[in-house]
Amino acid sequence: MQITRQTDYAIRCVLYLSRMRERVVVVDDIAVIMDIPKSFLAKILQRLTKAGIVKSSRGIKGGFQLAKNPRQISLLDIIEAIQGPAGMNRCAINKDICRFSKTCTVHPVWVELRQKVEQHLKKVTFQKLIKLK
Amino acid sequence: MQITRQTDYAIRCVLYLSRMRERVVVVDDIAVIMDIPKSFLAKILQRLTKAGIVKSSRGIKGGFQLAKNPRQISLLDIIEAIQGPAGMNRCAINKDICRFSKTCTVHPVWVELRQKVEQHLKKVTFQKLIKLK
DNA sequence: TTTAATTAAGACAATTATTATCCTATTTTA
DNA sequence: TAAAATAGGATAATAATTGTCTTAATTAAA
Repeated sequence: MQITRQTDYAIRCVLYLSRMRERVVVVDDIAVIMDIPKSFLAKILQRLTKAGIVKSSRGIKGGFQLAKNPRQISLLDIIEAIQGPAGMNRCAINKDICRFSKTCTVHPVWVELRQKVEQHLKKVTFQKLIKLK
Repeated sequence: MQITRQTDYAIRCVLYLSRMRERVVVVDDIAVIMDIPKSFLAKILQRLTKAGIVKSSRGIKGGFQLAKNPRQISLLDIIEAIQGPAGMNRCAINKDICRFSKTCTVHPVWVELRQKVEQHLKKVTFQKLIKLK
């Protein structure tokens, strides 16, 4: 898959929250510090919340914090939360969109590749990302 | 990177030409048989020609044929001919587009992944693709 | 109990990328 | 010279991505 800007933002955001540990942070702060348009970030945080990666609280003293240990969050988790399944080709996600898929000798290549990429991204946790210099 | 429909068409097209061996085929035939919009395919063939993957001849008796042995053409060649460099994230192609890239701990991941994907796709030649059932 | 600060949700606008078409050269062979 | 083919450029149509705005709901504190 192509990593979109939205996913890049999401990664930056989780990176920031990972560094903040348990602390609750408001959208505004993340937006300013991580250079992300505020109302766009708000949308992204909604998705991350639904995916169980961050948790939100409303009202005064509200904001966002990680819902899990950074060790338990991988790059793949973020990508899937924002973009959905991580296939490089649509047919690696849903075979039926292509009328050649039954006999197509290329199709298995996309499937293998998807697996390879997913495996790789699953290993990259945010604990690793914040510890690396 | 995301494989676009255009690239899928290009692959289909080269697959067809590979099966045709040395024979010269006109755009119309490829378009009909491979289910690709004709004038779009014409554009795609121009790119494949510029990339040295197919060669064209004009006039009556003109058309397209492979410029190389299918053994020497890989999926990566087609992707690069149509979409350009094969990074999943823009920053894996050009570091400078991101103002965080100097200290970004995620950046190396995209670079590794790009290499991994390229290696994989380079190994898949059209000889293999037409021999597989 | 009211107010201020926060997120939630949905509609929509703007921008960019992709897909597709069409028209006019140019080339080549018969 | 005519017919059949590709080359190239302009442009239209569609879809995806990015971004904004407004209103509602929630919460803590004054």
